[in-house]
Amino acid sequence: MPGDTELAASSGLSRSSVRNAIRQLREWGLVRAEPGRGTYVREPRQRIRRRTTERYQWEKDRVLRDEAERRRTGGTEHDTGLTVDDLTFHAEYSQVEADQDMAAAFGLPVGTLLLRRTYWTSSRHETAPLSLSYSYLPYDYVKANTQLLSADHEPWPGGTQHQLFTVGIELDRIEEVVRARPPLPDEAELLDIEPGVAVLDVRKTSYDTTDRVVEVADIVFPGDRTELCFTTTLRRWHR
Amino acid sequence: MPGDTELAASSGLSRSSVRNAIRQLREWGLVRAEPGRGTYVREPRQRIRRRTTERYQWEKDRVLRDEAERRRTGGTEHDTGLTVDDLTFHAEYSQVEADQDMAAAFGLPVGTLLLRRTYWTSSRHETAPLSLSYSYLPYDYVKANTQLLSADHEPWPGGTQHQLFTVGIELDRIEEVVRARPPLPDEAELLDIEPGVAVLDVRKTSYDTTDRVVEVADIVFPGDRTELCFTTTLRRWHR
DNA sequence: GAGTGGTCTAGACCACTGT
DNA sequence: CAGTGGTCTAGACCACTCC
Repeated sequence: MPGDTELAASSGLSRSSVRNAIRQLREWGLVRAEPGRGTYVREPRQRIRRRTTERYQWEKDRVLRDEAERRRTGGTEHDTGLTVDDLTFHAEYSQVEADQDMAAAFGLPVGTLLLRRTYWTSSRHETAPLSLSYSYLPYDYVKANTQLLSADHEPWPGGTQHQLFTVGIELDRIEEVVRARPPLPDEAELLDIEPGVAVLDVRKTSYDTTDRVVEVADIVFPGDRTELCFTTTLRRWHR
Repeated sequence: MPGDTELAASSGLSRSSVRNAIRQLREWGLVRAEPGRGTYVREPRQRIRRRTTERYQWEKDRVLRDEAERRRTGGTEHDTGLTVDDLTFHAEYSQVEADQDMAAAFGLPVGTLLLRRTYWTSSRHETAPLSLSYSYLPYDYVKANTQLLSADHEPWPGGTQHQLFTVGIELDRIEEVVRARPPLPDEAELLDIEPGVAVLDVRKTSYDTTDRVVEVADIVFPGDRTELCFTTTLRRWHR
């Protein structure tokens, strides 16, 4: 795209006005500005459609399969249709104490020890991650399996549901709360979105079969290239 | 809040810089600017949580109840906990021909006659609607019941699922695709959000028990005060 | 009429990129 | 080095609201 000084000259507007107009294009994710280089029209990016409802059931069914099969594909591949080789995966583990927000989410006291896991998954063709994920598990629930306590075994074949299975936990349901908000500065950088492009922020809460909250995750998606898909199946009236 | 000229003077910054800073506050929905009057800190608004999964099953169950009971509450009340008296309801009906997008969504030819219904629902305490909804039904599917063809009978006790019931349609499932995007200028005005605050845009597709798409709706929510809540219930491993 | 937010101009300096 | 986008200043006019 022509530089803003050039556009200002050719349009007869001031540079500020031109920059203001360009800002609108950026908010729609149509154009990317790279300091020192120029402003570029974005490839009309395919929105990644994340099929949440089916994904979780699929993950659960997969838990009982053997490891070779679990290893073949992960959740993100299931969503995107990409193969394992197309994806870069990054995981980081740490331990934190529950703040007020997390304590309330788990229904546990403030200060409870939590395992905090940070994930990001990227397509090898795009530099920016498809999502950032911050997952929390109460340390006590998972400490019985020491392999769950460090990132050494990531990506874990079968995902979180299988990890929980190894410590005797079966999920009953998953609640997801979807919000839209402007990105924090570091999120904007990690996800490679222009400031002004919103993110989709999903608070995912997993309940086990005893109705206990066993995982809380905050997942952040770039708003300009993500679609979240939910299916509600209704009970029949008569049979 | 102090006016921008006053802030500029007291902070030693230029007015442009101050206005730029204020713009950030607006993107977070923390502050509202009213031309000619001033800039005001927003009441920390309760986010409306829309419990989608439960709502649709609840609506379906309600279809078979008698009219008095159906009349008592609607879907929005179910979500928000507000009573019928707290809500203002607006409906508008028209007929349109399916454009390419709608034709694809229904799997019908371009030009098929559709009933287009525009809804907005507001809380009586806030001027701005909680959501804008554009619902489309193939005219042929509903023409058997002439009461469905005009807005005279809105709000219809029992909602869309009951309307469809009157022409022999039972829903099997509802798919919802959630996106975030900047508001169009008229949406920003209707929803009373600052430009820069994203909207949540839900494309809702309803399938009947013969796997036919019978309703497509686009629902727009203000991103700074809406939460969409979805529950995925998983099948048990053993019983 | 005074003050507000919205819009615009003209010009400046900076850090960064490419060659 | 020249050119880019990012940031900032100082000043202008407008439509609007409120008194």
